[in-house]
Amino acid sequence: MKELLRTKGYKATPQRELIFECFLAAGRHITVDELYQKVRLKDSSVGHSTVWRNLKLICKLGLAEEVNLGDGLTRYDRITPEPHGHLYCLECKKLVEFDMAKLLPALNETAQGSRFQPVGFKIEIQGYCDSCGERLGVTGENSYNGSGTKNVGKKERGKNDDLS
Amino acid sequence: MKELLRTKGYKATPQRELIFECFLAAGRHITVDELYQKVRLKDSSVGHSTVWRNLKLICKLGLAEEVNLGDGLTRYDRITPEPHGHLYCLECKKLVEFDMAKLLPALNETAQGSRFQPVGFKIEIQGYCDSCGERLGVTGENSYNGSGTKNVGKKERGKNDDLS
DNA sequence: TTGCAAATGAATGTCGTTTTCATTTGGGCA
DNA sequence: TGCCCAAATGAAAACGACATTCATTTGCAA
Ligand SMILES: [Mn+2]
Ligand SMILES: [Mn+2]
Ligand SMILES: [Zn+2]
Ligand SMILES: [Zn+2]
Repeated sequence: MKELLRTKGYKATPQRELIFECFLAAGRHITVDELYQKVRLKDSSVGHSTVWRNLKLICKLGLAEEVNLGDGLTRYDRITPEPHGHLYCLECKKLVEFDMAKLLPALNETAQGSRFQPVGFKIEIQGYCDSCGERLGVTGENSYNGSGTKNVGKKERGKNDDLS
Repeated sequence: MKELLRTKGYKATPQRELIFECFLAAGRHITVDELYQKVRLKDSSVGHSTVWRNLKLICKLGLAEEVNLGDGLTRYDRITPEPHGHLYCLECKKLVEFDMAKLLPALNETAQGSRFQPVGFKIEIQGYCDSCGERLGVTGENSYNGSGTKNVGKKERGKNDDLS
């Protein structure tokens, strides 16, 4: 790690090393605050902005990327050897990954059909996981949805005055 | 429109009718502020929060849905008869839609493979549009990308102190 | 060692979203 | 047609995540 940092021209500070270490050890889709908490278990003097900045650096170094599930929180996802998409359970908020290799040909074709030169693909499938679907009795045909999704699962900041 | 509103139990106020009208007349992917501006051309007394609340209502009524391109702005997209995905040009920020019907079988299969009951799909292809790709000399194989995308195009609020 | 650009951390700024609350008003009803 | 009141409105404020500022510290090349 020290290596990578120095060869890329960044200083290997103890805070930075700790943050990188905690990030790599943590699960996927971690938020700034979640990582901040983890880091502080090891060194409570590390600042929030340092964690934020280093998470940005981790992305810049190609080790992670930001993910937006539309819930108002930016999550940082470790880059995987193969591109993957996300399955998001609307009930329990569980996030499962899936390999999107099989979909790539069709996606590239789609892009070319619109004369677009694709660089990245983001696929999110919202629905219900096994247990939630069963518990809620979600049988089959729920589907359909305008542009293909709904921005459900937003963190519910509070109530709407009206339109409850 | 008055009909729909009343049958659903909502009052048909002039502001509400104007907002609905402007939204339906406007292009896709409009932001609260953009719609607010359009509305004020017709009635400058309408408040910002009223536009915001009615946009939420429009979604609740199933006429639109929120779209997050990861640029920190929520856009409201008219629901289309067939689900569609988005092609997003990283250079000029142009947003083009594509019919995702052809991809649905593979997507449903993917979901079932993880025992998920799909409800909605969100597909975003980031890359370069025809003209930008040409101008920038983006030939072909750029691709690959961890979970399938990058959160590029964020509105660049300023610079980063470091990690410029 | 020394010098200095890079990095850090606390505080502060930014800005889109959401709520509060006093006031107005749509529309069911007498 | 007037009344009444829950729903709706609008201005202002609250909220909260992201981002920056700046004084101070520190990695590390020379
Ligand atoms: Mn769209
Ligand atoms: Mn992931
Ligand atoms: Zn679930
Ligand atoms: Zn373009």
